[in-house]
Amino acid sequence: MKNTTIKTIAQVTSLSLTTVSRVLNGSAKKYRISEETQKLVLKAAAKLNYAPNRAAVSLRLKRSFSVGLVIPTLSNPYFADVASMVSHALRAKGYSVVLMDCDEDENSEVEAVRLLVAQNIEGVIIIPSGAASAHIDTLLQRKIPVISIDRYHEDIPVSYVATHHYEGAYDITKYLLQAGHKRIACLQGSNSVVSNNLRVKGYTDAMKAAGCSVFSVAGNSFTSESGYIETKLLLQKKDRPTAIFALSDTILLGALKALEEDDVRVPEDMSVVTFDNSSYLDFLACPITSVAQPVNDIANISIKILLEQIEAHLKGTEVQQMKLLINPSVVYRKSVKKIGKGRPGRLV
Amino acid sequence: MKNTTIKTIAQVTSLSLTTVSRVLNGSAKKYRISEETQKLVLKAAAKLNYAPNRAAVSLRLKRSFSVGLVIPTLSNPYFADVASMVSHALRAKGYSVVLMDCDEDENSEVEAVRLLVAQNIEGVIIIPSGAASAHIDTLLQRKIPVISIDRYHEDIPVSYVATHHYEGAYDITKYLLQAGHKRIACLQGSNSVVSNNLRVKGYTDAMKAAGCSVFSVAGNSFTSESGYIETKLLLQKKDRPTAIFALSDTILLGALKALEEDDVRVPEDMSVVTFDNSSYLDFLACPITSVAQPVNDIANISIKILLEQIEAHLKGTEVQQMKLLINPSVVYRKSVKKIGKGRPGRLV
DNA sequence: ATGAAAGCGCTAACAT
DNA sequence: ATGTTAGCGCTTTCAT
Repeated sequence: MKNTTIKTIAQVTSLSLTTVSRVLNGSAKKYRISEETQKLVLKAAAKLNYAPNRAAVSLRLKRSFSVGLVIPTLSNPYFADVASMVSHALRAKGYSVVLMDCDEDENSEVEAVRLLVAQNIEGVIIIPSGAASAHIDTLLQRKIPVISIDRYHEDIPVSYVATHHYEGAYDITKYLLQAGHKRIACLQGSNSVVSNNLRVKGYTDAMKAAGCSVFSVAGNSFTSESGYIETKLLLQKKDRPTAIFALSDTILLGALKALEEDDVRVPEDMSVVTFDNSSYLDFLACPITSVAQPVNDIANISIKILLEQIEAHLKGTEVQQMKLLINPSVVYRKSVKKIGKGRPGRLV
Repeated sequence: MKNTTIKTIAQVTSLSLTTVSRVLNGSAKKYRISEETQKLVLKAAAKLNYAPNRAAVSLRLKRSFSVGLVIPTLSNPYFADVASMVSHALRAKGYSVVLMDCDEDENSEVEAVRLLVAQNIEGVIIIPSGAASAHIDTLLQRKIPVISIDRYHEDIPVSYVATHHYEGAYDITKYLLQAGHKRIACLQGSNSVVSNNLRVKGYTDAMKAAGCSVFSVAGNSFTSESGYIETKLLLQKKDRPTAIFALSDTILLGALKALEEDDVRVPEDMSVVTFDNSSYLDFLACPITSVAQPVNDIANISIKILLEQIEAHLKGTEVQQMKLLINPSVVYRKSVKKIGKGRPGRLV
């Protein structure tokens, strides 16, 4: 049982390839093909279980109807959430999603982009794993629409939709400061990533604005291991911090483990806040106050822009760079203790 | 700047399409193409940033080099982990992964399979969202290799690799029983899914084997909401359970929230165990004992089998149905209190 | 060791 | 209202 093609149907119906093609891809009306003929073709197609050959259509139309989704790793629930939303929205619009999990590795990401290009992908949604931007610039030069999510590059004209990392970090640091903390440690992720650096800047600026010297910025990756090690180190200092700001929930988990091992209680002995707002924060020994990223908005806006750009690209219109920063909110829980004489309470 | 094709390279190098094609797809040796010529072509290709057109190759070879990955939802970290591993392994073997997130919806899953078929997908890895199997049978009839992960169908000859759900549930229930618990409640997920039902059976069989009547099996979906509601209900009973077995970590989270709200302490007032072993279990108020699914093994074995089946399919060999159940292990933490006169301690 | 030519399945001018 | 034809980019006999 060979695969059914329009040729098969043409033979069966004694019509030309053109006519068959036209009714099968919905342009029957445009070419005023008779109802009769249409029915004939449709019936034959149904009977023979016809499905158009995507490769052929793709080759001919120079369209692939698929977009690439490049992600550092799905093991990170935040990225997984983005991926989930993006994949839904895209599917609803008739696009296939080609997934590239890069394991937080830049080389893997470069390779992923190469593969996507070879697949004539029509657009790319990417959460960069590092600072490298040349491969993304390649896409831009090929006029392939790209939306960078969460992390982005300022050195190339790529559109992006991201959390306003700076603000989120600034706000939550300010909250800590107003609760009376002065020695606030910052546990960072990879410093080759903009989102991390903006968060760090939000933290340091807030500290400075409050007249506090920056206590410490430690760590080097968005992992529990990094959070664990740096917290262990922090606890060794004679001048311990009174609060810790973990720049991601993964880092937080490692920090909590270190605190627990050394019998440091949250929030009694150490206040802790984080960035991401994973659903499990509510259920931790002490529910942790966190900056919540607007995942839904980010995903939806990204898709909207990407589709518009793809549309524009097809029409030959010049696509415009979009730069959107979405304000995050702080979800207050129980992990911050008011100390000293600082003005306590929630910030609004 | 047009796209580079082998034609471009042929012109630049003054060689024929054939020769260029041969060196570019690695069959240079087979045709004894001179080192010199090879270098010439390779250099030109590199300079022009050549990437083969997948659609063309695909059309010509009647292969798509892509496989479908059908997942209930990436929001579930367990599924996301599987997706991550699967996508890596597949990429390493030269396959693209087309992602279909079904939002735990059967109709969406059926549609996803239809779309994959139209794409001439070479194989499918699926974690079913429900009990429907007709669409999967369609794939089988088209001789498209399919591996079902985690959840599977016994009514069609589909290959599967899954956790030995029954054993895991049986073992952890037995552990609870041996710790002296008799009134053990089971919080289930969706009962239209084999994995759930096998876990329930493991629980009930263990209860019966210990001479205990089955206390209760409640709930209807793998969500925190379901866990929350059912636990609330459980706490209303005059005959409260002394232990709760949540059939997934999502359910667990909801249960813990309900317990906390009613000031029921774990493990003092209520022992709790779960299924999945997400990494955050270690960091909860009380670290929760859990059945750990062998994600790594499952993902790797699945890919291995899928690739073998694709290989076989290409050769025209008949593919064989594989049914693999991988034994899970129990990770003991601190959420179970020994009560009564039951023999305490860890089971081995 | 290299090339010419046919064809994979489909669409879109360009006929008629 | 329907048909003819060329060609998308690639691989592969079948030459030489």
